[in-house]
Amino acid sequence: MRARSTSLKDVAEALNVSYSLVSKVMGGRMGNTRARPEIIQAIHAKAKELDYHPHPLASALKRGHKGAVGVLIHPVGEEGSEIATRLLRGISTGLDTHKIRMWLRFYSSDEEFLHHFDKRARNEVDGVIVVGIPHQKTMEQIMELHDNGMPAITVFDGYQGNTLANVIADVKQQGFLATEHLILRGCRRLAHLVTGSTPNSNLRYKGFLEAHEKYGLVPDSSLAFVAKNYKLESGESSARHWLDQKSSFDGIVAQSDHQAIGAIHELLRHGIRVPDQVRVIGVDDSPLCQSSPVPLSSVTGEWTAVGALAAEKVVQEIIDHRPAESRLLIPRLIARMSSA
Amino acid sequence: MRARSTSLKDVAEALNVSYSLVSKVMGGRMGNTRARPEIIQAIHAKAKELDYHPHPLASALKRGHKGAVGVLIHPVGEEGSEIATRLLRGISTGLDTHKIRMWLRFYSSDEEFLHHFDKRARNEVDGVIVVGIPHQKTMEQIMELHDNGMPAITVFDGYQGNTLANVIADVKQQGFLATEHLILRGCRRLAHLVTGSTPNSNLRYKGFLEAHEKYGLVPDSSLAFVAKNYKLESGESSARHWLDQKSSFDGIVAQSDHQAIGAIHELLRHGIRVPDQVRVIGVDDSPLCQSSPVPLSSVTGEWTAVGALAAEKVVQEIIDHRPAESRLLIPRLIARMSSA
DNA sequence: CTGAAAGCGCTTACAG
DNA sequence: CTGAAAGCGCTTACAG
Repeated sequence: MRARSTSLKDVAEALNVSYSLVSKVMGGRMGNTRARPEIIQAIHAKAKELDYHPHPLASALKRGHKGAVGVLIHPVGEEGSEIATRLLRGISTGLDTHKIRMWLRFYSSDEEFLHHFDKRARNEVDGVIVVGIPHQKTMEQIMELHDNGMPAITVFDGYQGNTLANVIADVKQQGFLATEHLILRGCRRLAHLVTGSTPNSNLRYKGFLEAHEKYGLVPDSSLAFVAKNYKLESGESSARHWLDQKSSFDGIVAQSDHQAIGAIHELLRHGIRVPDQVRVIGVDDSPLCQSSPVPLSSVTGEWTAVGALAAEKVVQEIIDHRPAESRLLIPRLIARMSSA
Repeated sequence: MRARSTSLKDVAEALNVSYSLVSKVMGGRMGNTRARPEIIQAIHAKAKELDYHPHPLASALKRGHKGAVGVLIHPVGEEGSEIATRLLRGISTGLDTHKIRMWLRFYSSDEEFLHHFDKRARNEVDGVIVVGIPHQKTMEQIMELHDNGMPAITVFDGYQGNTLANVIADVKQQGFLATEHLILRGCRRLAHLVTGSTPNSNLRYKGFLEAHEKYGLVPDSSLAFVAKNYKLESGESSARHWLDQKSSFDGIVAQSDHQAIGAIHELLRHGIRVPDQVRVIGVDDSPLCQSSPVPLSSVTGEWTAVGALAAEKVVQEIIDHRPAESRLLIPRLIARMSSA
């Protein structure tokens, strides 16, 4: 067995002071207490010498906390985008600052969410970060929890409400940046994908329109393709469609990297050169961009930063007891060969 | 604020028994205690009624545990393979069974490992799962920790030692399965990648040889290509090499999905049809397989199962105080278009 | 200015 | 067969 690690008592005894004093000094919570500077110095020195670190459970217990934040992740985005990993990277860093542990669970449906986040689970966390898609029941659950005082931050793609604090990249800005980039590269006839009636897709499309407006261009509505989803196949279909129509176009603004890569595959199959004849850009800057036949330009989802900020905000709700506010992060453009 | 959740005392008072009895009954740890069945019934019933769940911190504190397992992840495999997500999925499920939380950190070098897993960190966990590559210093650290009684399980690709319990898919078997599959599809001249002198690569190559042996075939050593790494570019180079040499080959056994896809890109550029003229297979069954120009066959790394088992094993070490044993998991073949 | 004491919610050796 | 009591390592209102 490993030796018991050093406790408050150990350093108190070594210094012949009460361990309550040590606790106050170490915690920086002196209250009306005003110890002599030399004592404070000595305590800090001894603590360092004995390698004292407060027991994470004991303080949480005393404070009435559970010492953990629930992180419920829906596989947002397509597989291969590494969104979950990036988010978790941010979240784990953010939580660590406050010495809070993670209670991690993956869910893929309303039912699974309810199943995973049952009463027992709720009893084990001080707050929750929910990553995913705002499905009906899941939303209701979270709202109810939040109303009952459970700190909750959402990371919802395209969440429009404002009851819950939501952290996400600015989707409209993604559309704007991607479009502007191709325009600046010289594209004048941009084909673009719209994905069903998802709020995100609509926002990105809005950014697409705004970019055109800024440069005094008018998009050709016949170059819009309504895709079923964000998958590769949708990109292939779109390219096939435009080629079948014999449409003339010099760029493609996709709604995901998968769509963009699907489109590239199809273009290449028809002997059309990327980026020489058609420039292509995706969304998310997923690792896929680099394994595309032509390395793909993209705009970021800023997932690591989103994760870190979400963590910061739950902790804030937990400590301050007041609701956090939503926040949109600014995406960045990553230019690669496909738009060169 | 949310209401305090129900405690042992609440159910004890409601039943007019001591809360120590309730603790014993709920924990199933009766020791020499043998309460009347009706009391036991009543306690269970009341606990259910009041929705009692033991406070996770309190019991861990009492037991001298930290209630958390450290999970240190190195981005094994290439980005886009979603290995981290898959592992975490398994680990989180495994740990939850025992109500243990996660202390998660990502590291990408020996230095970062040491930095993240410093004394403070060690003080916060009951054990550790280390995922990555067995670098010198990292290994030494883990060994030393383990020697000092810290439960530790590694998930090391190609770890050969036996001091630490390692959980991983059977790499040789991956090579065997992939090769056998192509042979059964009719391939007789298999080109293959060997990746530097990494132990994994050597093991997979061994599987490659064994599959040939089983079917009475002799591999053509001129069809071996030594790749720098597991990336896409290596696959492209390999295909270019074979084509330049005017080698005749009807299949490619890669050491990663990225390599396989790189090879496919290159073949297609030269107008060679996959799978009609050349069949291709990768390793890891990453999401990339589905975004390949031709959907890629692969063998699994069983990462979710690996994660679950690793979790199971740390917990076992924590509870039983005896070292766990290494374990190899059997990979599965996933056949797609590229080998049809 | 400093410390003794109560208590967070449990577990378990011990007494009855 | 059951319960009172001590204690895990902290924090903090309270007394001196």
